[in-house]
Amino acid sequence: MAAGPRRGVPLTREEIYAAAWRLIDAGGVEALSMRKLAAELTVNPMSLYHHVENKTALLHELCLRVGEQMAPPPDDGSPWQEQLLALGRVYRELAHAHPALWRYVFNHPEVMSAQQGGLWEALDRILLLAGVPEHDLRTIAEILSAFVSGFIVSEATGGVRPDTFDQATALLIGGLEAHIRAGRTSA
Amino acid sequence: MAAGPRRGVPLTREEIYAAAWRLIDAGGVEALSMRKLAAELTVNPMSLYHHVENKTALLHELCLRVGEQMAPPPDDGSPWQEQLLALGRVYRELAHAHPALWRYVFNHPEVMSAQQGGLWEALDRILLLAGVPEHDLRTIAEILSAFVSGFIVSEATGGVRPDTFDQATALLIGGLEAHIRAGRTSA
DNA sequence: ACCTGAACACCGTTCAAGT
DNA sequence: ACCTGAACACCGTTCAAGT
Repeated sequence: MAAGPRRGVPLTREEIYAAAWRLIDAGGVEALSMRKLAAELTVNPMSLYHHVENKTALLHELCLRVGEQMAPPPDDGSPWQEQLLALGRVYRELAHAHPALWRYVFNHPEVMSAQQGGLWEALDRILLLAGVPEHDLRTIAEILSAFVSGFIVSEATGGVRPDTFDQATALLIGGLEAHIRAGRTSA
Repeated sequence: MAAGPRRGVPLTREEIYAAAWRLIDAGGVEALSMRKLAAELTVNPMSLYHHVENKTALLHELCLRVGEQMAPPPDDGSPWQEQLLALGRVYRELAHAHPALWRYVFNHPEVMSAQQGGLWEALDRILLLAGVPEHDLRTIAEILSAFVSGFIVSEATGGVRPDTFDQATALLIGGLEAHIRAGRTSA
């Protein structure tokens, strides 16, 4: 009875992640339990612990994998405003593809920073291109990131009407332009 | 033994809310359990259900009570930019006083809209004063609200450096000014 | 009216035992 | 090496019984 209901087929990490994914996309992070996950795989709950440290490690790993799908667009020579909008859209599309997991990431910043490494470089590049002075580059980048990720979570939870993302981005770009102009005249 | 460990003193809703509050402020929403709450009140867990429908109703009510503490500043005749900043600060201070509960609210928009009724009127008033055309008043208000509440949650979870709130607000104000200017010239 | 204990259907996780 | 069952310490909630 050792092979049990799974007839000797060895359980793999990939299978586990895929099943966890399914559960989360269907019912949110709160629908994921180790026991349901095991049932989904027709396996004893305890077998999971041979492939995964624990539930939070599993969630963490899942978030990292989503993050890896993020491909920030390269510099195509277009104006910074367009590139910023394009970057925002990449971010947003991935979030909308996995809203439940994204909400989890937003509420667990230690995961967020590990997950979204690639975005920061792209954001910095675009802000420098826009003429943001280096001394507030980091602050501006953090502010924009907080605004945009907060907006996207709001979209996912229904706190904001659909199809307002471009307008929201336009507002930020307008603010950035004013900020840069002000920095230039005072220098 | 009916009076049990609480010696006949009748349990009140107020006591329950206060204790729940304490647990949440100490350890986050995830630290609140009906059983720990009962222990805190030296009462049988089941006694709580005589005063509260269930756990989510309790949380909901708690959120509404925090929201009621929000007093949007009245129109003092100062420029809209200052009034918008003042409004943001009121919102932010309350959120920082109860960060755990706020995170919960942000992730449960049905609670959010019930809780933050007073803010919307103030926001609408300020945006009209600023000259935002009525046809995008609602959209702009939603966008600003999503940005600001997202930023505040980011502050609470450590995703953004402290003392950047005024800078963040300035960015939004700059964007709004540009938006209004654009609307005026196109009209 | 208010409180209680026992019970049910869940959790995550540990540990000793099985193949 | 991989899997398992029994067990522990938790959850929220229902329900019949107590005062």
